[in-house]
Amino acid sequence: MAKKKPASPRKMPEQDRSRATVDVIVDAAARILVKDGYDAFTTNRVAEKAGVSIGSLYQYFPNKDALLSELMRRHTTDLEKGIEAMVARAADAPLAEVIRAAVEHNVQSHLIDPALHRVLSEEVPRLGKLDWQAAFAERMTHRVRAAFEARRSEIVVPDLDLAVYIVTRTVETVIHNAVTQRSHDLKSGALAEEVTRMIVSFLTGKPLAAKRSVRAAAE
Amino acid sequence: MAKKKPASPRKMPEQDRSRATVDVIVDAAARILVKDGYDAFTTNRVAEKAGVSIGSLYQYFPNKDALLSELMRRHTTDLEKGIEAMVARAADAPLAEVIRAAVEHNVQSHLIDPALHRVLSEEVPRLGKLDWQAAFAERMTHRVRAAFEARRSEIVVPDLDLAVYIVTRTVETVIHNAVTQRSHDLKSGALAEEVTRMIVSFLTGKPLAAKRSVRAAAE
Amino acid sequence: MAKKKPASPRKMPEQDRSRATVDVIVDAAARILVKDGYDAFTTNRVAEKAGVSIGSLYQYFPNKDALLSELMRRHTTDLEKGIEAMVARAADAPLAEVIRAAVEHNVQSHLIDPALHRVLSEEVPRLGKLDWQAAFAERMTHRVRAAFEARRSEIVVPDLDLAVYIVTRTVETVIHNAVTQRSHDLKSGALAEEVTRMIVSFLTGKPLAAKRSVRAAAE
Amino acid sequence: MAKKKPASPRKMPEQDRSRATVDVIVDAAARILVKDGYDAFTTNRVAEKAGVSIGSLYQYFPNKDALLSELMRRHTTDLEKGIEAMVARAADAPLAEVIRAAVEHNVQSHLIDPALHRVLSEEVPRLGKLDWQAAFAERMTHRVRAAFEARRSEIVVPDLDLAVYIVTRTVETVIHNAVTQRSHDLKSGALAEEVTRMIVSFLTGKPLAAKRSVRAAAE
DNA sequence: AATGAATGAGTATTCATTCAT
DNA sequence: CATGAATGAATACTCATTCAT
Repeated sequence: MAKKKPASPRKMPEQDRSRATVDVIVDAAARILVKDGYDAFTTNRVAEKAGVSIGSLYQYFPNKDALLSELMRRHTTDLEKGIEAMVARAADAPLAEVIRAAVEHNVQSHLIDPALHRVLSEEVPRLGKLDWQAAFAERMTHRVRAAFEARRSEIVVPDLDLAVYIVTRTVETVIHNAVTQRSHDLKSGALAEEVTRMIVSFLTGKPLAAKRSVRAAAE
Repeated sequence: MAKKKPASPRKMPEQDRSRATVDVIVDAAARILVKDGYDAFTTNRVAEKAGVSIGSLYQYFPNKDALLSELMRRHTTDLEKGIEAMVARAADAPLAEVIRAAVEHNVQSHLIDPALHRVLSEEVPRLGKLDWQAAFAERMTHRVRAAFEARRSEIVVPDLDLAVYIVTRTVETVIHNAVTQRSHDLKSGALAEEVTRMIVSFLTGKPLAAKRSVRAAAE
Repeated sequence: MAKKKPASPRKMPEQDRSRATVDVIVDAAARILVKDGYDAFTTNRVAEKAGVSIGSLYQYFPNKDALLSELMRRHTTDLEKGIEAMVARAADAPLAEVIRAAVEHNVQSHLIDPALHRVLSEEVPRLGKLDWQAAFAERMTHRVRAAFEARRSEIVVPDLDLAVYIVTRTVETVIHNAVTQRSHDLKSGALAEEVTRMIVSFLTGKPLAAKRSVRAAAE
Repeated sequence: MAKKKPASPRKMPEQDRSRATVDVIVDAAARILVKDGYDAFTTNRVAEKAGVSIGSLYQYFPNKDALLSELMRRHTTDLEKGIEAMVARAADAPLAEVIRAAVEHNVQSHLIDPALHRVLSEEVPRLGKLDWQAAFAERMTHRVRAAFEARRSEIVVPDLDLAVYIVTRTVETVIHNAVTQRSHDLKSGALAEEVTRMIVSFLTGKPLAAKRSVRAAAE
């Protein structure tokens, strides 16, 4: 049951050629995953598609999982890109605004490479769930917790950890699934709007005035 | 990307002996999945663990997926057990109460065989995601939609479909993940409480008076 | 390399019910072979198609080869039906006429159940070639040899055994293959005509006047 | 009933080592077929006998049939070796001589690797019959037809296609079977002699003077 | 470093045959 | 006699990984 191999790039590519090779391999891996699914994701196939020998692949990745890990690392790096800026910007904003910004940022993230995101989240077995999503989630959790603590007085939920857990889970999954099942609402902003409302009223105990909703417009 | 095989029991067991064999196989399958994960879930291993020959396994299940399907079918049947009664009972109850009942029922469901539930949801590839969860989710969606429509006037969310989507996703995932990550809050009822609050205030636009929370008690 | 099992019906069916069961099994076997080919010819499938249990099949046939053998025996019996009469009738006829009669009889035989004949000859492995065709061929060879010996003086081929061999091989294969590849010529009689001519002139050293040929008609 | 798999070598061996491996595999395949028959012809057994891993076998042959195909291709290539020269040499010769040359060439072909030839023709199912023999036969048919057309005036058979069919079938099968059943006559030339006589008199309608026969010598 | 030939344990699945009921 | 549940050796084929060149 225990996992066998660690999983990190075997060596820091020090030369440009090495870096180029690594890139070419990771790109091929992503292309195969997106185009043909996890079943077609074999090391030999990746090497072939990348135009390098299987030996070269193993020069840079000690095993299959390491390659997958690197691919995930890059993807999450993309996802998190801009989040620091967002956090900084919202430093002193009221809770509702922070939540809105966070939700919208999350939505943006999910529009980066939805196909890859889907495969990584749904088709790739165990490793994905455990190592990748866990690490990503952890970082998110920390940030969200800090933000909540800074606004503790506005929050009615007694157990802050629980609040953080519920909010992060909710935002992540609702948006994630919406990529494939509610892409229209995702793009229109309707989903972000409602989710934000839900989170804010959950945290503050006060309803957030509906913003773009038909009902609101009618009043 | 489409799968080829159908996946239903090969033959209806006609004798008691057959039925017992089928059970013993499905049980072994569940045990292996829970104990050793999907990677260890091989037909030969299942047969061995079940104490039957590999031939017997294939007598009743035309292929591996069929066995997995049956396992899932049994599990979801367990999950849905009692839901009809719950629905009937809550027929005329106010929205908040219906939500609370539904959430609590969902929590109960996830306490039935959490380990199996986790493997089935997270480790099992494709088939699981698509066929099983989809069908289960669909049934849930229908029920929830009906309940919402019956109380349309209380609900402030303009797009009812979107509301259904958000609510079902949220309840399902938050609780599902809590099984492994927040089992204490799941058992104590704290999670159900907060999630219910969140859903209700989201739907009605009015905060639900906090019930068992420390803060509420203090006021 | 050696063959494992003998292959003959396990017991003489003494009761009508037994005979009926045997028939039903053999028929199912033939149907499967013709319809789905040798690959689909499995004992379980035969039993199922025959509407009897696999156990019953093994009651009457000790193994798969025995069933195949019986099927072949019946088929060759059909093939040879009428040959005795033909031989008797041609007892005192001149060589050319005997040949013609034999060829035409062979053609008739091959029109009895051509599909079954084809599968039996082409798809069924080893056993068929060795046991069945060998025995059939042997009986044929004997008859033909007797006929040739009775007309030794008309035959110019020095080695009578060789002549018998060539003639039987030729007639059998040319006609057999014609079933699938020259069915028109087989039915029209053109093939029989030419083959007869070929054999007769080979044996007697004298050309047989062409009979129905266009060329002959034109002269 | 149609077969699914294509069947050609998976990759062109680029290094000498590869070529050697392919050869060693094909040789082992031939040896097993000849020595133990088609039933013993399993991919694992071939790999073992060849002294390579099963993986190596599949590196060069995508499936079992591909290996069989390559084996057949090599065998027929051997069979056809020298036929072009023969054809060229006999370009302007009289019909009788062409036939004699062709028959004798066919005899020679069948003495190349008779045991392999027998297994390939008789034991190997479907694929063998259809793909291999068919292609071989087709090439033969074309050549024979061309030769006949060039000498149309000498031939009395009205339907040339039928003549070609009868002649090719006869020569092929009579000789083929003689490998195992009449090897003496095959080597002595007696069979070739008689078959030639038969064909020539069939085509021309005139008896060919017996050549080496005892009877002829006595007159 | 790069190559790609080689490896072989492991996987799903089939099917002739047995035997308890 | 009949049933059909049970058997398990055997088979084709995959793919992550190694290592000689």
